[in-house]
Amino acid sequence: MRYWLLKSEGDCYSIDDLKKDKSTAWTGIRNYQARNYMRDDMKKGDMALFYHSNSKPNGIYGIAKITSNAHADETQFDAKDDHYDPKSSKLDPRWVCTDVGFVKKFTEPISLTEIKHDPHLEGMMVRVTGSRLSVQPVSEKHFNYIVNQLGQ
DNA sequence: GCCAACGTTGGC
DNA sequence: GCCAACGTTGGC
Repeated sequence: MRYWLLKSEGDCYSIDDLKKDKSTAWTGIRNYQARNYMRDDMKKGDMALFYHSNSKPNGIYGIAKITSNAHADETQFDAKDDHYDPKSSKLDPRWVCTDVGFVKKFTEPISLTEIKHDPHLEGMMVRVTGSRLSVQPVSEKHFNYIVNQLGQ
């Protein structure tokens, strides 16, 4: 079982949206490294931290769970969708997504500032400025610390 | 295969 | 809203 951090722009798809939807297909990932993580390593039953970027504050707003293995991201075939990819084909889909379910929203977000200053979280990928990866692996130690010690 | 130009991300 | 850093594209 693995742990992840999923980034979303807060005003694009927030933890509140996920709470309302209960479950959603995590579509729109158009970065190969992120895709490879989803396709190869992300499995049904994995857990994820839900991170808001471009928000006040930026940080971890709650917990989600991975509820399916990777499957084709349907938005890549839809010419009207922002994430349409004309170079992808149904026979050989370039982009995948997994399904993600709501678990919990923290009463207070754990801000990026807090994450950066907590010595327990040294080595977390999201701490590195300029890390644009929107699907990141998180160590079990970091995940448990955030969920059990910081999150409420 | 290199690398300049471009578009996007994301912290501030 | 700005802009630095990053990833991708495409000409050569």
